[in-house]
Amino acid sequence: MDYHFKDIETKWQRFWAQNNTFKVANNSTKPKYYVLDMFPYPSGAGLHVGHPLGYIASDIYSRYKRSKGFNVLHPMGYDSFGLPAEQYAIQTGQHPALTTEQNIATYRRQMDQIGFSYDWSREIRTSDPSYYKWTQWIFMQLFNSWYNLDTDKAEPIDALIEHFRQNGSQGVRAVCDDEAQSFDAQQWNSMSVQQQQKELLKYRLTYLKESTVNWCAALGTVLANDEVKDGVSERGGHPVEQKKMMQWSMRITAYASRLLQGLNTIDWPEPLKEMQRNWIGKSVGASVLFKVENAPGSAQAHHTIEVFTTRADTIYGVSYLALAPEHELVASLTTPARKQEIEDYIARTKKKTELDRMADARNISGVFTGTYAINPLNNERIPIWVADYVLAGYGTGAVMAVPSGDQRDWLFATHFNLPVIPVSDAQKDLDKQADPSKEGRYINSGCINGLSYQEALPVIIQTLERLGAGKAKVQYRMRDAIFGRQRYWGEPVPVYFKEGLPYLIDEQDLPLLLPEVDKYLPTEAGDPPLGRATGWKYKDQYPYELSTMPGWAGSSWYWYRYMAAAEERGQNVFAPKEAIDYWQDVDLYIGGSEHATGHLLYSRFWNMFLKDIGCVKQEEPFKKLINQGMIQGRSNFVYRLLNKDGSGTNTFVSHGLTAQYKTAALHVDVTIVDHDVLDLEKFRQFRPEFKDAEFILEDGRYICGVEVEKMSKSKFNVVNPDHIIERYGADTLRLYEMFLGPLEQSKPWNTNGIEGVYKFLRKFWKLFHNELMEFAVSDEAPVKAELKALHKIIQKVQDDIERFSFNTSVSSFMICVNELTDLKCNKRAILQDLVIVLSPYAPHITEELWSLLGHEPGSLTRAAYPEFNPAYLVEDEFAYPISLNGKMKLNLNIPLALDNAEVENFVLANADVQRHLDGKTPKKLIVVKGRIVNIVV
RNA sequence: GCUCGGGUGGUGGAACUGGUAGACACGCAGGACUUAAAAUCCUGUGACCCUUAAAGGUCGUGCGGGUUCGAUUCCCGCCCCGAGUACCA
Repeated sequence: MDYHFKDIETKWQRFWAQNNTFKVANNSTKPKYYVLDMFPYPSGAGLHVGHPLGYIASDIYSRYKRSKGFNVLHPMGYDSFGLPAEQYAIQTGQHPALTTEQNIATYRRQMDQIGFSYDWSREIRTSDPSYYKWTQWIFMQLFNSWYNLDTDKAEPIDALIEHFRQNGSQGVRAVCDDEAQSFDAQQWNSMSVQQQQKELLKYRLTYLKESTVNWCAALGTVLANDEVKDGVSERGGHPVEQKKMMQWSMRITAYASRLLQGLNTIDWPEPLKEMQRNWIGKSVGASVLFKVENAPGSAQAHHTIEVFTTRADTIYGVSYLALAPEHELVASLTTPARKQEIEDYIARTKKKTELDRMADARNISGVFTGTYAINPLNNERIPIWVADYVLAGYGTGAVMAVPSGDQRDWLFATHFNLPVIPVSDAQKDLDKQADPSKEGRYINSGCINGLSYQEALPVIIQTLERLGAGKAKVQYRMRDAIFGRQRYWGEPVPVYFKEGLPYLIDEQDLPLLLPEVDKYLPTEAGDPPLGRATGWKYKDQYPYELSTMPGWAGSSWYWYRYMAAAEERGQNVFAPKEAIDYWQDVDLYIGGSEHATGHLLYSRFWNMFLKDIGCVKQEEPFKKLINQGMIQGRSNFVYRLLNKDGSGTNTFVSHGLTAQYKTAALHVDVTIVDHDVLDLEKFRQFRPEFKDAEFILEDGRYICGVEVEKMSKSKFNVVNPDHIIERYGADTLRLYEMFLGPLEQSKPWNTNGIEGVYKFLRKFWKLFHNELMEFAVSDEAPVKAELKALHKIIQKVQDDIERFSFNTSVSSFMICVNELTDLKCNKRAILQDLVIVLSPYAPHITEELWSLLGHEPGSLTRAAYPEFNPAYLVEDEFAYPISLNGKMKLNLNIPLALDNAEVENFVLANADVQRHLDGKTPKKLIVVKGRIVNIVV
């Protein structure tokens, strides 16, 4: 029979589903291996050819690991809460659960026809109550925990309460809000329950607090820092403004140092780790307190301004302090005479969006408050300014400005005529720019004059500590993550309010189900959509929290839910302890790098927390991670001829002729273009306005322009895998996506080479069939050349898969099949092993051939990877490249048994070599056995 | 600006520890089969020079240097493209 991929593929996909071929057990004598894909958000557009790239790679890896004797967990699910379904619901009134359900069905159908070996019995959906019950449960554990710096882990809040009851806040070293009070046991015990709860919120790992948030009016919700790009929302590109709001936050900063440390222990791409390091943004420096000189006429007394600096050694060079306009002390520090000016300035900066502020980076602005601070080391009076180059969100929102050492301070000082004080004899060109050099010896620097940087820093820190004016400090750029969204389609927060304070609902009342609402819009009062739910109260009296959880909540622990087998899902844990003990962590995680600072950071955070409270075993959830590159779209363009006035005509100019005309480029659907040649008939039908389109052709054809862009509907460059599978089959799609290039590299999609891959599969099929296309393999013993071809591929594929170089395997398969075709090999002994080696890449055709070879259907999944035998690759001769001064001249067959001296003689005795030498005497011969001979003349 | 990737034929890419640059595939050209087309098969295909041919030569992995018997691979300097990040004190 000929190679009918359609029959073969549907047959085996059905077989795998009916026989639960890929169902995996939680106990096994085999070693475990966990291969995870980043699960998709099921969008309405379905999968495009970019999505499966990583899934195919992980599937190949999973199938390969099974053949190597591992018990492989390879699951899939859906990150099914999210904005698009809700936006669609707002427009159409259709419940997001319904849209989500339909989209999932499409995704599932598309994934099934690619032949993935997922254990679908373990599927999860984050929007399913049986799943989000546990997302809510984890939230509750976070609420009930605080971070103890002495033990460096999260601990139960009850233990903290007990400590407060007995010793007050004395001796507690916790990660908490700055405004946490200090109190003794008696004070604590005499507080009202409300006061106590209020105080405890400052310690809980998830807490409600008035915070400055990124408010996106267009989306009607707050956004996390990683959801804001360039001052606009990542989704939709809407403007984002800073706003103070009561918000749920996650105290991820408690884990900053562990999150940073852990990066050194995991095998992730270096750029990705670097992104996380930058995001965490650790700076080692000092906090310094500057006393404020009592402003004349000001009733306020003894203010202190705390600054953070990484260069405490330059403190003698401070010529002013600068506060962020948002700094809380600004108002009280301003003298009456300056009040108006300062207020105007603050009003002006508030109006600027973050984007403007960035664009404005070069515009130096600031206002003097009229007040002075005292430098703790030399008691100099230094003016206090307000300047928008100081960010409220970093450090203390105040800086000590050292114009001689910091370029921003230098620019500011020069602009406002403030002094530039040199602090080191190594500083140069201070009239032109700042010099942050740490070389040289200190000058103008009191107690550290004459010292080097290394000597001076400890002296400064000690002096500051002795004076009570500062201490060494580590500062992180990362801030706590805002956890609430004012949206409908997300997990409800399991919290109710009593007298204005948040309390957890009872664990037995989980899951707290998402209520029905009449519309998916905010209420008239401006409350989130959940405010529309009628009678939605805890125990019918306490109002629930109206925000829902952000998109990353459900994805921050999902890999553990897969560990629970379908039968275990009803148990009262998110995954049975035995299952977690067995699977431990994810061995290989494949996904896009766009999740670098979102999902991948939050997941590590929740994982560390879950470990602290004893739910899971490992500090890090994902041992090895690979970023697959993005598959970009290849857009095609037509060029509309323009009139003199710039208006469009209905005539289109072929790409090569556009230089001669005035034209405008238009995206054209790539499905009506073949090898950049436009199908004119289909174009006329593409849109009614093109019905009478006319063309200016080159060589009788219309050639389209080309550009590589992100694959998206609006650019008409989306290629759906369904079409490829329809035309070539899933095995070809799988091989071709791998053949395209290295997995990590981004590349534009084009189908130019797909024919070659398809031809390869047909050639492979033909090895097993005679001229009449009847299945025919021989039981003859294989010859050396055949064994060599086989063992080359056994070794190659094994090496390739283990270093995730899938593209090179495909080429090697082609070489192998070409060789076997030339050898006219149809021997069972060879082909059978080749079937196993190819099966992770092309599972359908190999299953078919495996059963044609007489094996039990479906048993290919359990077949062991063939043992590589290097003996078959040993040659007794090698065609040495002979080079002259490093330039290859000819090949000589030389027995490998010869030693280097014998090889030299052999080479020099050769007539061709002598001809190339042309009478010259070789100075030296370099012989690298089995590699090369180089003659130096 | 900083950090991290990456620059190899007409195209996608290969070359694993410094050892035959361009494997494999696409495309293209020529040929076979065919009434014809598709499919299939065969041959050629980095550029340039020389030659009737056989053979041979020169250049060639972004650019300029260096180390080495030998460099796509290592080192120094520069250019270009992509990604991330950006007043982080």
